[in-house]
Amino acid sequence: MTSQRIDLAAVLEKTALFSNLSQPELQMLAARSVRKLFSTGELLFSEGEPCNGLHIIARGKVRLFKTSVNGREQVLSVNVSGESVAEIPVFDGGPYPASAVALEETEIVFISRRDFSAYCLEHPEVALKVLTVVGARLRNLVGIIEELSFTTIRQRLISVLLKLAESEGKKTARGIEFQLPASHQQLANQLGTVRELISRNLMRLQAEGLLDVDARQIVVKDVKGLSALLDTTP
Amino acid sequence: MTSQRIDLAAVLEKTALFSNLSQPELQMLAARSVRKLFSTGELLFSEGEPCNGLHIIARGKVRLFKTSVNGREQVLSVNVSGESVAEIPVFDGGPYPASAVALEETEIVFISRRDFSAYCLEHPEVALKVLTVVGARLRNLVGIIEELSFTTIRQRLISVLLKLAESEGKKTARGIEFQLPASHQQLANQLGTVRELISRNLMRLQAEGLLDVDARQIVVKDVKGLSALLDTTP
DNA sequence: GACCCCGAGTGACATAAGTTACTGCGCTCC
DNA sequence: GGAGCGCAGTAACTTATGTCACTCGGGGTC
Repeated sequence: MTSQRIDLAAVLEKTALFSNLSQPELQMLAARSVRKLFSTGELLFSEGEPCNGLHIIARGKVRLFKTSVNGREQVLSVNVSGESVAEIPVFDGGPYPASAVALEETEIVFISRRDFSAYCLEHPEVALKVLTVVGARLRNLVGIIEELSFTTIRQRLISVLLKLAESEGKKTARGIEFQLPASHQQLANQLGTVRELISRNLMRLQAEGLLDVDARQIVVKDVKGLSALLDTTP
Repeated sequence: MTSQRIDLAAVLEKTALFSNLSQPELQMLAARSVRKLFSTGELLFSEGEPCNGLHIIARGKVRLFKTSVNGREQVLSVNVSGESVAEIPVFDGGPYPASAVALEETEIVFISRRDFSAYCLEHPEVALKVLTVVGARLRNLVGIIEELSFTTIRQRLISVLLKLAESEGKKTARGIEFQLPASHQQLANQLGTVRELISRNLMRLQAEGLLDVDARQIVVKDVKGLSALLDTTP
C-alpha cells in the first residue's frame, strides 16, 4: 500500500494541475486518491451521469465525445497522461456533459469531489490552476464551434491532414508521408461527419494532385496548395 | 465619488460572482473597479485583443460572437446584467477568443486582471464561484457544438421558436403569439447561418401549418408538431 | 412627392452533406 | 480453405445549405 501511495504522489506531481505542490501536499492528495484501470474501448463515464470526482490520466489516452440519437459522434477533445478530464462537473455538481472512453490501456487517478473541492478552498493557487486548464478547454471548444460553423468538412479534413503532416510526417522524395492515426470512421467522428465523406474527400484531393492516398498511408505532395484551400470561402 | 463607490458596491452585490460577499469586501472590490459605458452596437472588445480585466454587466445586454472571413457570425452567448463576460482570458492571460458587442445601452464594471486574480487568491470561494460560472459557459458551448454537429438549421430554428414561445409567448385564440426579438439577420447569426434560410424555413413551417408568420409576429399553432420535428433524424 | 435604405420574401442555381447499397480486400477463427 | 468481420472505396441519389439576383414595402429624408 505504501508503495502505491508513493506512486500516486509521483503521478500527481507530473500533472498540469499539481505540478508545483510540495511533497507533503502531494502525499496528502495521494492518500485520498484511488487508482482505476480501464482497457481500450472502456467507458470512463457516460453523458448525463452524475459526477463523483475528478479523473486524472496517469497513463494512456482518453477521448471525450458527444453522441447523437442517430449514432453520430462528435469528438470534443483527446487527452493524454498528465491531463485531467471533466473538471467542470466536479465544481458545479451537474452531470457529465459528454462521454469519455479509453483509447488505449489507461490508468486513472480518481479524487472525490468533496476532497478536491475542499483542497481547492485551502489552496487557492490550485483553483486558479484549474481555471487555466478549464480555460484551455474552453478555447478548444470555441475552436470547434468556429470550425463547425464556418468551414466545410473538406477544409476541416485538410486542416487535420496538415497538422498530422507537421507533427508526424517524414519528408521523402515524394512529399511528406504519414499514416492516418485511426480509421476513417474515427476521423469522421472527430470532424462530426460520416465515413463516406472522409473517403470521398481524400479521393478528391488525390484527384486534384495535392496528395496520394494508399489506404491509411498519406503522401502530401503540395502543402502550399492545401493551405491555400483553407482560406478560400467554402 | 463616494456616492459612485457605494453604487458600485451595490451593483457588485447583485452579480452572480459576488452575491454573498460581506459589505467591506464589496467596498474593497468597488474601490478597485472602473465604470464604463457602451452604447448600442459598440464593441466591448474584439477577438484576438489582449485582455486587461473582467467585465461585469451592471445594466444592459452583451452578445459574444465569432466572425468568419466571409463576414458570417456565430453567436456564442448573450449575457445580461449581473453576469460577467470573458472570465477566461483574465486567468490564462491569453487574448479574447471572441468579440463582444453591446446590444443596448450597457454599463460595465471593470476590474483589472491583477486586482481580480489577487482577490481570488485571498478568497478561494470566489475562485470556486468563477469555476461554476465558467462551467455554465462550457456547458453552453458544448450545447452549441451539439446543435451545430447533429441538427439541421430547420431544427435549430424550431428549437429557438419553442424557447421563445415558452418565455415570451402569450396564449391567444390562434395559438401562442410572440415577436421575434431581432431581425432575421441576427437570428441567422445566432444559428450560424444566413438570412435567407431563416426566411425560407419560417415560410416552410407556415406552409406545413405549424405556425403563422407575419413579418416578426409569430403564432405557433402546433407546439406538439414542432417538438416532434426535433427528434426526427435530419 | 421623389428618393433611398433596410429588412424581408423568393426563385434559380451550385455545391456540400448525408443515405443507401453495393463491392472488394485483408484478417482472424474455426 | 472458407466463413465471417471490419474497414475502405464508390456510385446514385436525396436533401440541406449557401449564393446571386432580384422584387417589394415601409419609414425615413431631402
